[in-house]
Amino acid sequence: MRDYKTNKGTANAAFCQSVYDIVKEIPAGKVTTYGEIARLLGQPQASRMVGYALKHVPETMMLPCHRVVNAAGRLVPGWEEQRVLLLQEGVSFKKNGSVEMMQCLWNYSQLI
DNA sequence: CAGATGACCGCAG
DNA sequence: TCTGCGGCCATCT
Repeated sequence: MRDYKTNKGTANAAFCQSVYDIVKEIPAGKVTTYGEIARLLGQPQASRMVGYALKHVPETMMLPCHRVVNAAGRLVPGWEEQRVLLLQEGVSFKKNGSVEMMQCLWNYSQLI
């Protein structure tokens, strides 16, 4: 009972803010994984929280959350539009519906 | 408080 | 790359 809300109210604001900041910097035609983002934040165990944060993110932020996929290259279940958005940006897809991570996976090495 | 859920990850086959 | 199993953690019921 309201004991699960002992924190500020929602998940660490700093964590969510960092996630938004990273996702916002992802270039078109590239994709990244939840674990990679969590790892960049120094919390590889919070991979699930990244997905949770993106699901609760307000659309007013207009974040390219469709460029974030899981480690298997699988897209968001129930969000068929994501595949179309990535396809329009030039992201390659497998015949089974997975993303060509080996080719489109983005990381800071390319940004530098 | 306990149990179940989920836009996940890593490992093994 | 795919499937199955266990583990992590905030949120929901």
